[in-house]
Amino acid sequence: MTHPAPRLDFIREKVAADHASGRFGRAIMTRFPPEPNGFPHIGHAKSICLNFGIAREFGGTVNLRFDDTNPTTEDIRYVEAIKHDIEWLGFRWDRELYASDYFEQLFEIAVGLVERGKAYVDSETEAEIREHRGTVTTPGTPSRHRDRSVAENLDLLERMKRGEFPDGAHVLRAKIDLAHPNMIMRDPVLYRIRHAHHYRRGDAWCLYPLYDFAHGLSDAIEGITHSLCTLEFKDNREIYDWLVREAGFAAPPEQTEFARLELDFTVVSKRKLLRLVNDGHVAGWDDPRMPTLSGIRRRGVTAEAVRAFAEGVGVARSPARTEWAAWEHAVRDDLNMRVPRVLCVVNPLKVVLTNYPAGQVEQLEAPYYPHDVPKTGSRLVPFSGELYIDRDDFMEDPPKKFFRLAPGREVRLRYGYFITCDEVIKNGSGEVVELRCRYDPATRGGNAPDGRKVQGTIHWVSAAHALDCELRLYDRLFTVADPDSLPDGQDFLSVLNPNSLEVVPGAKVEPSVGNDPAGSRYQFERVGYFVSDPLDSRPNVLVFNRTVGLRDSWQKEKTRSS
RNA sequence: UGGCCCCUCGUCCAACGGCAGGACAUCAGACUUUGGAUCUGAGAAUGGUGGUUCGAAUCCACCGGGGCCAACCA
Repeated sequence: MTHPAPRLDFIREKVAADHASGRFGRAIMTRFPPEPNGFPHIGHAKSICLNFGIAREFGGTVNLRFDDTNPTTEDIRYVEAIKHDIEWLGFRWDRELYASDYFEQLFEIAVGLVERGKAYVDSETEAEIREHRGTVTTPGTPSRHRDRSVAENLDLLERMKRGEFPDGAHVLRAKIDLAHPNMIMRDPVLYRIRHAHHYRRGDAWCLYPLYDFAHGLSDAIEGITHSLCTLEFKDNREIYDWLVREAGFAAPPEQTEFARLELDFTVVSKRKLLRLVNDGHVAGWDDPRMPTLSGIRRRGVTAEAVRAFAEGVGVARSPARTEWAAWEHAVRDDLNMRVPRVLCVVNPLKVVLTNYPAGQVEQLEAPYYPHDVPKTGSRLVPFSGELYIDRDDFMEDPPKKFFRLAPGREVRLRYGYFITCDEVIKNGSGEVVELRCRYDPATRGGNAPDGRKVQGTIHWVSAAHALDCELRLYDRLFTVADPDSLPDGQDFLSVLNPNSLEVVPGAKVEPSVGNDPAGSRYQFERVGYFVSDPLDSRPNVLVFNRTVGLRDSWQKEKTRSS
């Protein structure tokens, strides 16, 4: 029995070739290198799946390395969140490492560079350095300190490390080429002085390496074989290669770039996500509208769905955004096979069954799963002469294709009886407040002995038995597909969706869910997938988050005809 | 504007000089005690112009479009 060869993406092809040829002389080793300055989001999930997946597939290992080189923006809180989210996603790392643990080794490499005339201490101001770097069309000009002697550079570097100078007094720069067409190569800054407390190294250092210096060298120190990153680091590869070569690493890691994951109607820039949190546009990093893994999780999405989505999007080199529908499909596809169906009425409309025996209550057996989901189980749902149905399921003057309840129409109550609407009761302002209906006792369970059919089946709850609950109906956070590219510098906050959260305080859910633990997932039949809020939902204060609505061809029909 | 990268159905990804395929989306139908799910079918693409070649989505050139780079961020 042979399996069709899985189609490899361009990165896996490369890894497979290197693995087969033994190019590195060591096992495949990848790494996931987050900076602990924010919560991981759906874009990180793609990178995590790639790096951890490749290590697993090729019998290699994967390092979780925090690129913690900027103490002023980083926090231990974020490293905990990152670790938690990776585990939640279903991956585990072989080694937990920190770039800050390499500070001593990195510094020795810097000293070596200085000794060989490949780096120098620059004492120009930040503004001067920027100005002297030139522009993309004009070459830069050398700093007046560029030709300091090795001895002077060494002395200065050592004193920088000892803390003799204030922030910004000096930096260490690589000595490459101020006229280089790649701006990254115009004598990049390697170290800056920061008298700041590091959450890991305390006050041991006041000299911190920059990304370009720390990242590639950290990869090389660890023996990484394949260093995978996103497209915007393409230009940085040149300094990466320059540094590992200068540092003398044999069989150094190879950097390969791929397009990051971007999703319609959301943003994945940590800067923007931080702003949403800090400015209070969302309730926090784990707000269910956020594309963070913690937000997605609280929204009710499973790790399996996130992985399926990340894998489904693919790995390529062309910058791309994925449609929202692809995301919703991954979420529904997973939940469909996983969660029990229960009944919940969003906007209750009272229905009185005029011919139902007064005071009678029946317990109707209702399966948790439909015929096409291979799971079993059922519960009893109370039925009585006073019910609630959803307001959307009744129209006084229905259009032709409306299959639900209307005056004189008969519908099936899911798992219950056929009912026919006889009378519509309105209040003083003409608003429908109650329906008087007749039920057919012969249709118990939902089938008519005489074989007659009904067009529609609607959900319902027994008024006396239903539990009150709050529904949080989440929708996309932005009103436009690409909040990252707005006309003439318009701020992304201006396209926030004001209706991204609708709180429905008075919904009615069947009593069977009353004691389920917080975090339980359901499909509310004909409405959508919901999860009881892990933080706010309690037995007598039920709160449900809408993970995603059901596909709705009636909605489609309505918009088509209007 | 200098350098680099990218461009295949509406969207995302394949096809690696030899029949342009899959997924999502869309449309039509079947089935249905969820207007859900499932099943069947359909429509839908190689940015443009030249060149190389028996043969080009694939190689080359130019044009067009998009992206990244001028933090002591990553």
